[in-house]
Amino acid sequence: MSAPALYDPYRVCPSRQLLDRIGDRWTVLIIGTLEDGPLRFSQISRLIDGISQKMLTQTLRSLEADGLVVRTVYPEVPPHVEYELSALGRTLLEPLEILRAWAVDHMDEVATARAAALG
Amino acid sequence: MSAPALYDPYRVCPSRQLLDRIGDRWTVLIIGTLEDGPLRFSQISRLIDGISQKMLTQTLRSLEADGLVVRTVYPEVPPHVEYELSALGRTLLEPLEILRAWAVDHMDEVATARAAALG
DNA sequence: TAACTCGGTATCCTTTGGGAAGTAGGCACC
DNA sequence: GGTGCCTACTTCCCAAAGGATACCGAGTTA
Repeated sequence: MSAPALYDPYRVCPSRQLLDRIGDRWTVLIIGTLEDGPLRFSQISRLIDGISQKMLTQTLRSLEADGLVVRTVYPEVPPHVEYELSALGRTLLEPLEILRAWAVDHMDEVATARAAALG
Repeated sequence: MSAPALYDPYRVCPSRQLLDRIGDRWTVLIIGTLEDGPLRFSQISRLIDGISQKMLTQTLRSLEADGLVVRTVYPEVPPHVEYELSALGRTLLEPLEILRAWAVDHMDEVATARAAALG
């Protein structure tokens, strides 16, 4: 910890709040789906296994409030809403891609360790 | 990975489970504190603002089960337990450091957006 | 003998999250 | 003209996760 006293992620401060946000169960996955361009609500919902409509709405709303995602409503019937990453949101893609790559690379080791721990 | 059909983080599969684990509120912070070497339970507890004993115990236990952290008990009184990153756990440091750097670099922008959203 | 040490459990209670169902509102079909 | 369909939510209710607090064991110190 080359520890900045002002911006210490381990303490209550803006950067810690930001880590808490990213540490959200769905945030990483939602941002990942938006990597290749804007998607509609129902498309994101279909892409991510197990997310409820409620949590998708809720997470998208706070991503919008944080300026990471842009929400565009097309006044049509039936409703048409698109979500896409803002410039700021796109800066998150690389760190998350690295994390995703780590997960894919090492999941076998973790699965083995987990199985051994149960035995 | 050229086989997204098999190892798709957005679907139920080992890599998704792993992202869920990393996406845990405390995992990232705990691993970060262990960056510079082994720490005792109470040291980690003091370093991370707001973590309860229960969650620290619980998270450390599953990190141990996943082979990311090694738990060493010294049979002394009062109890002495040390936690340190395994080789596998240390491979997570770089991805997490990148994430932490992103959080520190961009928190001002997010704070601004959040304030604007409230106004 | 009482208090202090550390790394936890046990208990209770609040907060959060998920599933299912309801809402809006204009359009197509019968 | 009434019924049903479309999407993007919203609401309700219950289960699960999480936080606060109390308590523990056992040797060592006051």
